[in-house]
Amino acid sequence: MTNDTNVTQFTQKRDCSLCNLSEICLPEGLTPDEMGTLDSIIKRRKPKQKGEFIFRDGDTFTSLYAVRSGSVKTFATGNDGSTMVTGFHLSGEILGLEGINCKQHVGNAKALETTSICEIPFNQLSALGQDIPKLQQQVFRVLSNEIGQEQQVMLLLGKKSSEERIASFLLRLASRYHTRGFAAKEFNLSMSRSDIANYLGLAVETVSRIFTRLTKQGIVNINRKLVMINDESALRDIANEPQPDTDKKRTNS
Amino acid sequence: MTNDTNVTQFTQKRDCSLCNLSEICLPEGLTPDEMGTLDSIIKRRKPKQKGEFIFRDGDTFTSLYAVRSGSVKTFATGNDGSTMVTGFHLSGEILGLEGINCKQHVGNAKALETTSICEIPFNQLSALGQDIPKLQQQVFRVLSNEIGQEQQVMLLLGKKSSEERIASFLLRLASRYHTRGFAAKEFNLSMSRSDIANYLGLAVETVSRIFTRLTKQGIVNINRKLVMINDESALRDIANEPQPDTDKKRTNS
DNA sequence: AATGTTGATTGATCTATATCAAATATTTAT
DNA sequence: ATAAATATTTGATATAGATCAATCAACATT
Repeated sequence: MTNDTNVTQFTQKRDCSLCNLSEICLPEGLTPDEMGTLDSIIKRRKPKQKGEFIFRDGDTFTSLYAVRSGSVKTFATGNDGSTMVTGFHLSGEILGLEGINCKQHVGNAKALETTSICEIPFNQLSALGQDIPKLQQQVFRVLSNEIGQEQQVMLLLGKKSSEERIASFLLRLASRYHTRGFAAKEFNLSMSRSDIANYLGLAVETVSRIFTRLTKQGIVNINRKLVMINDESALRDIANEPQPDTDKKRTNS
Repeated sequence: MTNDTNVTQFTQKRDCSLCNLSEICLPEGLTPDEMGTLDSIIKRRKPKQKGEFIFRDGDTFTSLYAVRSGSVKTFATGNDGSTMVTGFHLSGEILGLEGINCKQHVGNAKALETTSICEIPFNQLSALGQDIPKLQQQVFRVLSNEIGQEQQVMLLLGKKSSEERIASFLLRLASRYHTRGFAAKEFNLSMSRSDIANYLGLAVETVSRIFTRLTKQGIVNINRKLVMINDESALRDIANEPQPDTDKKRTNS
């Protein structure tokens, strides 16, 4: 269970009153008034330290969580004790959607670094959705988006080679580091190699090997936690993903 | 695009006025009145023949689809022309949730056999959700459930051996054939071996081999399309899934 | 600074599963 | 019914990536 009940006890980052929610949930525009109402139900929490849990498997589901800064991993614990990373969540992303269905969280969420989190009580959000159709639509959209994201990962796990997986992973991460505008050319891996390996269904050694290989080829530059993407186009080729220019060409060779 | 605009042109199965929706969406109970309103927005369609599309990648998203009888596969078409099965949908299940987010379907859905489908215009459903909180909650729940399901598949694809995948697949299928009550001991595989292989991230040959192996071991009996599960417990062992009695034992060896 | 601990890299094998190839079986078309 | 096309099974071989093992680098503790 989350053990901090002290809300708004710190003052930093107050500026962003919507906890980055505006970036995820509200692009289609609510009135300032509606924004205010939404804002009023969102709780700021004391930042989580590296390794701290946001929620645990089996916790009663009450809220969604929005990552303001930092990053989070979600993972399931198999019946045989094994742990399996199901996702990484960066600044501006939403957490805990799996819990809506069964009223308790299925899976754990843990901070990968010092991480600022907002809590959005789901009952209140849902009630608010009754009054503000736009908001309800946005919540639907966030859920649907998650489904789409996961299908992408299924594809990745089901049919892609280890190299393709790593390339996809890096590209996706880069694009998520700059949601708006362009993908980051340089960013930090907040998660360990073994987290990455686990998430991608690979062995740590394989991840490491491919990181060094791609670095030697000059396509990226991965040093410890720092990733720099030198040749995005080449990386996309490896990932078998279309070039952003080649956009919607479908019926080609 | 779906090309049949003739609604309610046939009379069979009229009895089930909610298109099985009651099983998925409404266990928590709406008033008969609310049920009626919901019913009024649902459109019955002419049954789809084997191979017919329910929707295609890129189609504008207008509706969710509920499978009344028969079965459907959903699949994505990669930029390289490859096709990847993302799911199977049996009677009583809902289709098209991925479309909510981007207003167009991402992926295709095709009938695996003669299949009866209901169409639920999403705008109307969403509007109805504004008035009926219970309904809105249920839609949230369906979406969240889909997320949970997909995480299960991610686990399967990421960490399980071919034998574990097949065993899991069969168990899940069996349990879905009898949503209420017990899992079916016997059922029909409406999808081809290669669909199964594709879905599970395996080669057709591997699927075939494991089917025959499991049959020789007497655990199941798979003949052509007919599956009979003789030893569910053994199958669960192979799948590394907890026995239904061993229910929620977590802190054991 | 020295020492221990944990995480990352690199190399050497081994194996599960893909791939290739061919034989049956089943469905569809003529 | 017969033939052609397609799907499934079975066997032989190849290989991507896991596993095992050792070293190396980073960080924490005394």
